[in-house]
Amino acid sequence: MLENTSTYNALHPNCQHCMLYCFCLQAANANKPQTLVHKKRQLKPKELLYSCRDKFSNIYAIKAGAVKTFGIDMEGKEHIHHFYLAGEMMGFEAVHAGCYPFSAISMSAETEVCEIRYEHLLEAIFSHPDLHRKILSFISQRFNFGLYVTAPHAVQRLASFLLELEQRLHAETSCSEFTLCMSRQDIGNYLGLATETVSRIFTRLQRDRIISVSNRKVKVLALEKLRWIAQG
Amino acid sequence: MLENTSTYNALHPNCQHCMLYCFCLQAANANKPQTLVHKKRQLKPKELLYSCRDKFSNIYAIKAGAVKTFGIDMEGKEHIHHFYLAGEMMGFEAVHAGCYPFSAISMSAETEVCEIRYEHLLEAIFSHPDLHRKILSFISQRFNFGLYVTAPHAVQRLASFLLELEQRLHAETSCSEFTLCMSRQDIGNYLGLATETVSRIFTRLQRDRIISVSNRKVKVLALEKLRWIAQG
DNA sequence: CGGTAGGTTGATTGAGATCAATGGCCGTGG
DNA sequence: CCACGGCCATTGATCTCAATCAACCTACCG
Repeated sequence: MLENTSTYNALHPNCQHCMLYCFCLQAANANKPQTLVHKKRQLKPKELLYSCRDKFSNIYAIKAGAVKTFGIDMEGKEHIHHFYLAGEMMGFEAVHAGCYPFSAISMSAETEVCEIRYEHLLEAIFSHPDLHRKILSFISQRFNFGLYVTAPHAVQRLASFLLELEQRLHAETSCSEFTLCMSRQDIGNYLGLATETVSRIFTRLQRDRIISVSNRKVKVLALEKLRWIAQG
Repeated sequence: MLENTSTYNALHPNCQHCMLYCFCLQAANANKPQTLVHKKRQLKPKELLYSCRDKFSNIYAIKAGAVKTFGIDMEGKEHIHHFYLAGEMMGFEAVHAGCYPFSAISMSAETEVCEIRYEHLLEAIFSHPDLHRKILSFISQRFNFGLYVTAPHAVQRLASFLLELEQRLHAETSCSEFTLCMSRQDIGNYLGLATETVSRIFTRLQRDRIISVSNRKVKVLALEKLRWIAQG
């Protein structure tokens, strides 16, 4: 039970972008036992957070790293549902059915998540109207992600994807450089494109001096052009 | 102010599938002034419910008919975001930004919506824990809609779309017959397909005795086959 | 070292976009 | 009443973009 530590370090730098930061900080300052975060989990790359059809009981806040949710179709092929990045929360899509509709695995060496019992979260919401607004706001934002996956051209999808990623990674550095946390195959899968197509488009965008790519390092060289491409 | 009638007829047959039914019924029985539904609106086909970028203040419950949300791109082409059917609620995607990210128009001759102030809804949620669960559950369900729009083959997308529609129209008749509330163009737009492709696939599915189509009337003849196709 | 996973590049193929023409339906107006 | 135009749907012909198949390269790891 020591895991549910009463001295949860809400001041960890990775927490600063978390939606629950204020809440945790408040609890920590008041020396209240931490009731919201049930436990923290450190995940190795490709380590499963939960499986498709597991009974739903937890929401997870990604403290560091990244997590992807996916399902396996009848032919054994993977279908990616969403990527969750540091500072985001995941698990809400399981509320309705009472079980997780997808499996979730870590995509990074330093993934760390805070496990939050959904029931506790509901209680917390009742005593913290602010938290309620924040959570609804966050959920609302999710509806506006990935709207480009049906764009008519592959390059539009990829450009939009990169722009969204850059936003969500809230590039502290403002220099428009970031590291993809997923493989080309994952990107293609998410965007409804073949791996080879993703690779070719990266090459083309680089040739045209719109981005530079080296492995998973991406740098946006011409933001406006990229936006233009994303729009078609 | 008579619009905010205190004798809102919660017993209207169209209300029975509404998420807020119990809540409204309760309020009606207690002879409480109806605080949740701010006003009701009757919409003609193609009548605008709200415009993209309008300030967000209302959630809408679709009492009858159907509504689509869409945006217009730089070339003037329409991009459909979602279809909302009778019994569903819409507007949550605007919470985060504080304005509607899409325009919403009626798709049916008998569209009727209940306008609910978001602030009132938040208040109501606080006094009705049940309502809170229901709303989060509904929002959660939304995340599981439209997951098929990146399926590799057009026929998979359309099959999945039809299956989802049939579910959501909660076919009272269980005879798997329903009426599409949208044009072929809307379907194609939503699924990332050309109108002609949608039409051709309908024809093929009919030829193969999997569905029968006549204008916007669709009847599922071979549910299992359709499911099989949807999976690939 | 060799093995494997991830990534790139080229050649070929195919599904669906696009272009074009036609027919049905409906509301409008002569 | 019918004629007309607009919208929607269907069908055919052609073209194009991205999938597929295949080879190769690189980095990483036991």
